[in-house]
Amino acid sequence: MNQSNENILDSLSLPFESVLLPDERDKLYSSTNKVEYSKRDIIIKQSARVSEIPLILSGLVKISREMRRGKNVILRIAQPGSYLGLSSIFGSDVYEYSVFALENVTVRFIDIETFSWLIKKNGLFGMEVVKQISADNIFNINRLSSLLYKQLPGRVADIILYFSEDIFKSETFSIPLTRQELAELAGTTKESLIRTLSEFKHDKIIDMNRNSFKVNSMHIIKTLSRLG
Amino acid sequence: MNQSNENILDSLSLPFESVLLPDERDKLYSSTNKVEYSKRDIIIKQSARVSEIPLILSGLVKISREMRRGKNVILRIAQPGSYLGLSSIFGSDVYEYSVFALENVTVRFIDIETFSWLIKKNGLFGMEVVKQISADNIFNINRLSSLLYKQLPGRVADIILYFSEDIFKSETFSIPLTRQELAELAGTTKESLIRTLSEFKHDKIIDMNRNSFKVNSMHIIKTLSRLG
DNA sequence: AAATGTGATCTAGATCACATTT
DNA sequence: AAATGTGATCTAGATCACATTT
Repeated sequence: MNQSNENILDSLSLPFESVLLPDERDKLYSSTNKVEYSKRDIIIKQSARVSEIPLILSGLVKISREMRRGKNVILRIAQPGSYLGLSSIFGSDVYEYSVFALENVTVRFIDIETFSWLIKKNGLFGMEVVKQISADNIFNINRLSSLLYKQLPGRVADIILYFSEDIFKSETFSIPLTRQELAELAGTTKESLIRTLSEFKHDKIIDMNRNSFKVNSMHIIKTLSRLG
Repeated sequence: MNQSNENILDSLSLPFESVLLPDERDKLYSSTNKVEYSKRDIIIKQSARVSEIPLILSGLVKISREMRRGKNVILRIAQPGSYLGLSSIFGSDVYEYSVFALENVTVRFIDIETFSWLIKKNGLFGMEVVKQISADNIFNINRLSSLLYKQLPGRVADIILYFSEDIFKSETFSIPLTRQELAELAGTTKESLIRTLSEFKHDKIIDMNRNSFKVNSMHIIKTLSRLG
């Protein structure tokens, strides 16, 4: 299953390639190379000089900002099919966050020079990049400002919604993160995250067993998320 | 002074126009119109359908996200010379935040259709837009994640640094915001903001008189910012 | 042994209720 | 009267110190 899944995703076309001319498309493909990672491997390291654009072909990754030793904020969980680190590449000269494999992950790396050349040469491609970075920016503003003003139950409801609606598109799912990582996604400590999840379970809002979750009352989760 | 200042800035070229051909430049200019605002006026309203790109020609504005009735986060203070709301325009179909005039402000509005057409037609223009949105994104990630994990003295030191280094480029400055707004910039309440500023004053780190500030020890402010 | 979980305690900053200043 | 500021009190969630589970 894992393999066939990887094969399907490996044959993914590069995002935005539909707006490219055949020779542009060939040039873009020829500037890429593919790497396999195992669970917990680091794919890109915050503060390293930017050199390539990673595109996840299969597997989930976490995008994490190291605030200081041992203190991290997980910005988002990324799925196959979108370019990562675009805003670091064009708005900085170092990666502004780290990317880690949460499971076995295949990554295609794209050369920055070729990518930049394409933005300048093909305006439709440039427009797609503009849209992608804009959507990333709005996602970040939304998530981080919610973390900033919502109380813990609202933030934990948010991450349950995030996995259920955005990542797994199901009310039953298994989260490939430790409790510590879930806490970094909710902007809290592991103890507080654990207590809040336990309360949700006690109140029958969710079922939870290790990393398996089931949302029993999506309505209550959404209310908690909304009220913050 | 105010008037001559406005005249200088009014003659600002549009950002990125240097990469445009003469006819592109003319088309861009012809799609704009200019509006004057007074202190406290709203320039763009969160959740309104996006229609134009505002470019501040003179004066300072606050970019503010309304989280719920009466609960706001100020994302940043914007100065003359950069396009606002780009990521809302290309990543959403409504403005993701409001923009208010902090003093008398002149704004040139640019038609979105013309702007989009230029991104697609002229790749160099597209690349400039990509760079601007990327830099905005990194700024937001930096600021919001700092608000998320730093303690209050570090956050207040951050906003003092922000005004001193980014906005006014001086150790003496007058902040055109109420204490409530400063609190929204620091992610706290007005009472806590006032107390923290009073402590800084008591400890002789800053001088403060109404809205006039002077940084006495930039070193301590930077240390507080760094230690968070 | 590393991750998960629990109970006791602490504390930064929010909230509340006013007084003072502009 | 709206903005600024102060003091008293409260509380959400952090921290600490372990026990339990995988």
